[in-house]
Amino acid sequence: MSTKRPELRLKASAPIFAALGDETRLRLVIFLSAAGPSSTATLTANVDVTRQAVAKHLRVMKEAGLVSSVYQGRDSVWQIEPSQLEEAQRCIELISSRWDQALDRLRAMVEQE
Amino acid sequence: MSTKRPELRLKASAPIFAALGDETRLRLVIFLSAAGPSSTATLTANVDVTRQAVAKHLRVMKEAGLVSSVYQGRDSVWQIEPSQLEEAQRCIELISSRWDQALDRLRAMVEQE
DNA sequence: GCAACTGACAACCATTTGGTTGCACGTGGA
DNA sequence: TCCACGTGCAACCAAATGGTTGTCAGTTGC
Repeated sequence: MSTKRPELRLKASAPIFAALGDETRLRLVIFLSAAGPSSTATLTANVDVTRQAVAKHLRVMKEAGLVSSVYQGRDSVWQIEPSQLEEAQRCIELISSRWDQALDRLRAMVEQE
Repeated sequence: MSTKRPELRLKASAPIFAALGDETRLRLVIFLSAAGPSSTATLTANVDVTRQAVAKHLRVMKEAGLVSSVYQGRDSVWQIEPSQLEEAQRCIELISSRWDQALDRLRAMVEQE
């Protein structure tokens, strides 16, 4: 089976969560999700940090695969990469479902005694 | 409507993502999800850092509301708090859905021209 | 062509973070 | 009762992080 070792996928998931785990970055993603593809300058206008700080955050998210960029003339346009969001979602679902199963087992053991 | 200002909820979501955004912590959550409620010592036996480091991570996750602990004799037993996982999930879903809408709008604009 | 705009890169700084060791305290079993 | 075990707290440290300012290079428009 291809999902034999969930650990490996989850290990890869940590950077995605980390990328979402900063308030400024989360705000950038929110803005991107509402406004669609946007340039660094546009994004900078919507948060209260410098252009350079925004660029750093975008790079972090790009490395996590959360966003991608294309050049349009002199400005780079950023957009969300939904596949990594789905990956994070799957990860959470896996944890939740396994947790439910674990509690069921626990309950069964208690009843058995 | 009660969901008027998603920004506020999303601001609160950042710590949850941050709590999941560390490999050791993610591993702890994975273990908890598979094994059910576990003591600090049991958790320590399943990662390769010291007990104190594990305790720190658990505290971080507790403050994010991801896990909770109860005392059972001399050891504290930890378990997952599913509500915060759901919160994170809702957050991701919101981003995804808004992103889809944004792309639809963009597509409509392009077609209109 | 030149000034204004946009972005990349580098240096630097303060704070946070992930980890360690050491110590003290409470609990439980022999 | 006493010793081993499990936990919490504090001090400490190196590395990463989030932010800044400054400088340089490529685009755009007047």
